Amino acid sequence: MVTHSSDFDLRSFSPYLLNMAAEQTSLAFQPNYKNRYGMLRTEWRVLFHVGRYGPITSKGVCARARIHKTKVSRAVAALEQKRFLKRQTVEEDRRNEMLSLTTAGHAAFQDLSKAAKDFDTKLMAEFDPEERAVLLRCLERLAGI
Amino acid sequence: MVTHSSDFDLRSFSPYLLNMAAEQTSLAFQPNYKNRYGMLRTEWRVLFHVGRYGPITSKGVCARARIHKTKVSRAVAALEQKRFLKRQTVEEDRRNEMLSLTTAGHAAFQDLSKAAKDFDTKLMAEFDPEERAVLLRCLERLAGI
DNA sequence: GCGTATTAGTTGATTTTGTAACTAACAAGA
DNA sequence: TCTTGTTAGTTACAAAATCAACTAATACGC
Repeated sequence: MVTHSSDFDLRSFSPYLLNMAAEQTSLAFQPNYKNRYGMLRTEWRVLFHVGRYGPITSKGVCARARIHKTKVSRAVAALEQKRFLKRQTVEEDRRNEMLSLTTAGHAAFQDLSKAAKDFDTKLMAEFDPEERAVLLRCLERLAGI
Repeated sequence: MVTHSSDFDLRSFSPYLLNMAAEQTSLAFQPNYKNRYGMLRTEWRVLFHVGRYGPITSKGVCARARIHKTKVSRAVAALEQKRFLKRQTVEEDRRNEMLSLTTAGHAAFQDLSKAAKDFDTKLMAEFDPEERAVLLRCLERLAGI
């Protein structure tokens, strides 16, 4: 019997599976930041990084979150406009801007962090501890973290 | 000690990890269909489904690949224009169009399937068989397959 | 048969992303 | 100090995704 490419199933192609899983879970979490705070995904990710690691520069967010600087720039502008975040130019080097959360931003950060934690717990409850450990380790490796 | 949300790290948030891993691996595979055949990701996915499960309708591709009909419609038009795919109206129900690959399309499909297979093998070589099995099972479940 | 509802697929308008070029601030050597 | 180079961040324009409205063909109840 000759093996030909039709034997190959996309369902076993990991980038495809990863995309499906990522899309599915992201979509399921989306209402939390979208409906309740009117944020986009990039905005929530930036908010998170500023809340968790701030005060931090845009460049710092880029590096940590691995988001391109143009996307971060726009997300910062949007978050600023929504009064979740404020910036302050660093006087020693006026090219840098320190980002930090406003009171409202911090509240959203706390709320969304909790939602994320809960969401993740629920998601991972489907698997037993060893599976979970393997999954996370594999994902970290594939993500290049 | 009080536990507060700052303890939460995005690196342990699975949707985030999944996105990073998906983005990373997809980007790494992209040159195969982009540079060599000038396809976009959706086009390659549609080509694959038509090659693997065709002749099939656009709607069939939507269902199998879980891609929205507008994206499929545009990908089909692009693949047709690039002479990788042809369509034929079904006379019994003229709303349906059966999609199938041209000779060039089939060649690209074979080639890309092999590339995908190889890519996946290399990617999965980093893990041992048990890990791989767990990873795939978890991903399938998360993807809702 | 006739009006209404569905279905397959397309198109157009809006939003979002990606790419590249740009500005402003600083650094460092001649 | 003047040129050249580098860095942080923004903006402009092109490519792509999303959403809603649309056309054409069929089905179904009357």
